Amino acid sequence: MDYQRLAQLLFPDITTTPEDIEKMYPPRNLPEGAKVTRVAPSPTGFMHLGNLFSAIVGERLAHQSNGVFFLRIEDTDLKRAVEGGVEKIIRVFNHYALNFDEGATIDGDNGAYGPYRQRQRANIYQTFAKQLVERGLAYPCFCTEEELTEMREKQQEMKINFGYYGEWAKCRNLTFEEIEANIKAGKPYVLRFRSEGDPNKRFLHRDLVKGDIELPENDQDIVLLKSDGIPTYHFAHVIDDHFMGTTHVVRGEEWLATLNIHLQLFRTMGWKPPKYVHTAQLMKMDGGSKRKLSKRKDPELALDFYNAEGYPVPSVLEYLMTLLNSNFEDWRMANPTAPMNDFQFTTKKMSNSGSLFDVDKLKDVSKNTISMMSAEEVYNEVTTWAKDFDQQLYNLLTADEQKAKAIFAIGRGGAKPRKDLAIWSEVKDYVAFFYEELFTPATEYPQNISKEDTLAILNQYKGIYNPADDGETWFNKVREMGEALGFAGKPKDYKKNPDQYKGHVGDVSQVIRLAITGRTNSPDLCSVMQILGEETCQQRLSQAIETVSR
RNA sequence: GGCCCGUUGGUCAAGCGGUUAAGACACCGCCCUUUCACGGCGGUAUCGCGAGUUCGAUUCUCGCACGGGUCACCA
Repeated sequence: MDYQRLAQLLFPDITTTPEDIEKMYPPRNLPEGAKVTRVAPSPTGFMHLGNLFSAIVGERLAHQSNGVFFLRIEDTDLKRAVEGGVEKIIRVFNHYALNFDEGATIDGDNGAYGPYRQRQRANIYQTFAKQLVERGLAYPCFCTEEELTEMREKQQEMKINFGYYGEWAKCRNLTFEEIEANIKAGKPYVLRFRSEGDPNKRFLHRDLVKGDIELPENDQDIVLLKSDGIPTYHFAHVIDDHFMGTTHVVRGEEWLATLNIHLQLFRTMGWKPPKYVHTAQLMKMDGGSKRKLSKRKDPELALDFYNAEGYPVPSVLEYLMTLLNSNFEDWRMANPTAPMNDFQFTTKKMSNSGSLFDVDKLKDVSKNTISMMSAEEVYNEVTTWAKDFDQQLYNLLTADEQKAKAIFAIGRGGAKPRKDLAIWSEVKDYVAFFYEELFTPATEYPQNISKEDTLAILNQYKGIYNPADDGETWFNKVREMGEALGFAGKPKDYKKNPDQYKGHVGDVSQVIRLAITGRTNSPDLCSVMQILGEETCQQRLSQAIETVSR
């Protein structure tokens, strides 16, 4: 077989040479130890936790080493592409504060190693495909889909390995004349790699997460170029990451199975492969067992979900980091206010088995994260969220900014900040009683206090209430009033001699709380009343008296 | 079915030949407390199974079981 002639037949239009391409992509000029990583999603428009999960790894690796973090769009499969998909990807990564130094942008490219959309690199792939044909390492395959399924079925029956390899590779030994005739007849074909691997031979590979693993050599004649001349993932990955200078490939462990193909391709091309970081899958509990999070069944896989629920960006990032690096939590406890990026991320501390995604834990992390924010920050975050997801809340909060900030300031700061909020969608309920539009007056008052006493508390309190009182003065007044009505001034006294009292000061304040907030629990009542203002408080007290009287 | 990876409490996990087997979440109890939230203290609960190596295995080796992944002109 004259491979030169075959290459010319297959790629008559390819005039560039591998050398031309090499010249276009000089090695990067980076400091020693700088890592180049990338995120390479297909533009399906669906962004999920897994994307974020490994993107964080890539981002940290690159930016911790003064390297480069770039975005490449893997749009080799037209079927997966969705209108606006690229834009969405970029928007989401932006939202999660993962900033690319280089790569695809919404309307183009940024960087010297592009183009960063694989479809635009067709010529590059074909140049090397042609070279492989010339070397006798690639050949056209005219097998139809039907033929391939038939083959697979037969293999299944025979209980041997599936795939296109060895003697099953029918098109492997087509003569030049046969190929030429097929092409002239207009038969579609793919370009396959002629594998010389022997699966009985193993080789050792060192993965940065998985450690040393033994892999069998690949003997599959995998598809390099699809019938439309666009490469498969395998071929594109090898070429792109070589020319783009990727030093560390971060991807899900589902790629481990095809790693032997990629390594084989790198060797064949004579290129140094990157280091690989195969991250463990995120799992979820389903029935009694763990399983990979699924796009179809699990709404919590989509990043949109967290957005809509109002999980703050740093909360999600912090949580994922706790899964990513087991020592992150300890570090966080020792450095509660430090920026997350001060943490030294390392692949050495990455778990090599899939972790269950735990919403409870996420919420706990989020509570802590939010509790460290200032009232100002909370206000800004909440309103930004509400603008998109809760117009009513947005209007309420922004109508009186000072009031909203005062609400968020209750119990904030200090050594033991309140931790009421885990997600922004909880805010509405949390602040409801501060706003007439959302306030629900109580209809039930405590059973353990007589109607007369309840009314007495309410009426008397109405008289002594002074909006200017500070917390201590306020509480002393309530206590004195309660004592006069037969309630213990201290809960302990009541507990010691329950028969001597009608109840204790807590019961008294509970009645007031119910009147003011409509609920049995609330943040510091005095602060609440200060925010509500005299008029509203008096009005609610009157309203309560009416309710109880009925 | 072949191949690859994995297996410490309900969950995330530390551990790397000798430990009372950390810590966090969740759960339970107590304390603090005008409610709630916070905080403090304590508790329940873990090394998948079987061999082997060893004076000694959660740690090393080998089987088994179980879980996961993958075997496309998808990435």
